[in-house]
Amino acid sequence: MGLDQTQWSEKEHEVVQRIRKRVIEVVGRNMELYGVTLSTGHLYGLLFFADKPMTLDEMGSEMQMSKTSMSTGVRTLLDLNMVNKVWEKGSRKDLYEVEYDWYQTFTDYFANEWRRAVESNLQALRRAMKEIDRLLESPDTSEFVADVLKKDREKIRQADSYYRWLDRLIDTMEDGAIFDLVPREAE
Amino acid sequence: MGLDQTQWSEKEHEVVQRIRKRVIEVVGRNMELYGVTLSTGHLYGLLFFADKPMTLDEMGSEMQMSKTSMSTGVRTLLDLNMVNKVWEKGSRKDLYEVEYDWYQTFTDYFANEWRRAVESNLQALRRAMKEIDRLLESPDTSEFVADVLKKDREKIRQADSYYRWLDRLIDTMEDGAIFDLVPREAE
DNA sequence: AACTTTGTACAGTTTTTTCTGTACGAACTT
DNA sequence: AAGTTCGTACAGAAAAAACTGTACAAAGTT
Repeated sequence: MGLDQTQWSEKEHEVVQRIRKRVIEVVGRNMELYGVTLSTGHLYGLLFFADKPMTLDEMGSEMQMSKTSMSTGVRTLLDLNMVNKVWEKGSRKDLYEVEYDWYQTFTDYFANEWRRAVESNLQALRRAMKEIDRLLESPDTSEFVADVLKKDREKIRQADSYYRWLDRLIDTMEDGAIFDLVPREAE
Repeated sequence: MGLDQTQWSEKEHEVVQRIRKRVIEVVGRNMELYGVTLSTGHLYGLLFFADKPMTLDEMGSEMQMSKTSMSTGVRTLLDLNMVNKVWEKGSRKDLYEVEYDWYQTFTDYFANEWRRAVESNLQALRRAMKEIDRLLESPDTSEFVADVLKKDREKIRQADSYYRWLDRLIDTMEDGAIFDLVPREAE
């Protein structure tokens, strides 16, 4: 697994691999929560245990998959800030390693993915709210429709309130305040 | 959309639908973050604006999809606690309505989905850690392998620390303490 | 300048997921 | 008891996603 195998026997290698494989399996599977494929999750696991940054070719050979897949997998992980591109003198190839700070990984995920969703939802809700208000003020709007609109408006208002809260929660992730609220443990 | 259309004109209906549709579109799309299909997201949006609990048949007719799909979609949303089954006297059909408390929806999601992932990851990490310790104590383990194992162990220890933190964060969602830490707004 | 090596775009294939129609058991009605 | 109605299991069709091989541009080497 990216290790210089001349220094250890096949048997020793097997033992270490067995342990790693089980962890990779579980971690990879649960990474579907982050919206990544099982295979991308495995790729992450592979990089997690790699003792040095890996190239696309190395990953492909370890995963028994095409370099193209490694390329797209790595890009997905890069987009999620779960993997970093690493520069190494003398190598023409791109090298990648996992972001080992999982606290960072988690908060980045929220700061990016969830923020995007919250913003777009808020925007849609506000546009709708504005349009409803416009209709409610219009004399052409019948009493009956006005009642319907008011109900919709109230629902939207509640959703808006929730999203504002979520936005603030994401703020605490982004600026690290979450770690004051829910402290990391003493190491 | 589940409304008694005798009370309003086609034109009025159109206007309301146009507003709703745009919100449903966006909310549905962003629900992919919760790991649900776009169409299930739309179903949720439909129920969100419904002015009364809906039956599978009504959903199917609104969504122009089979009742079977509604059945599975609703079950997905039920599993996520995003939709509730509602009892209504005199109706033999099952009725469903969205959970309008989105704070609850969000925290439930974490309490369920993320907790499951955290627990299974923690278990896997701890098993691996135990096995590594066992090997490290064994006299058969070469110096070289021991070094590799120690590196793995340290990585696992860090991940374990992160998951314990995440577990505590999820606790705050589950018991509502998160709303003391990041308060809801005054309504 | 010709030749390698590297990463990725893209088209086509394979695999997976989603969706539908049929069938059937459960529960209610007559 | 026969007849409805309802929800869902299941098999197959349709759609979407993942994966691969080829091709090529960019950048380095000779």
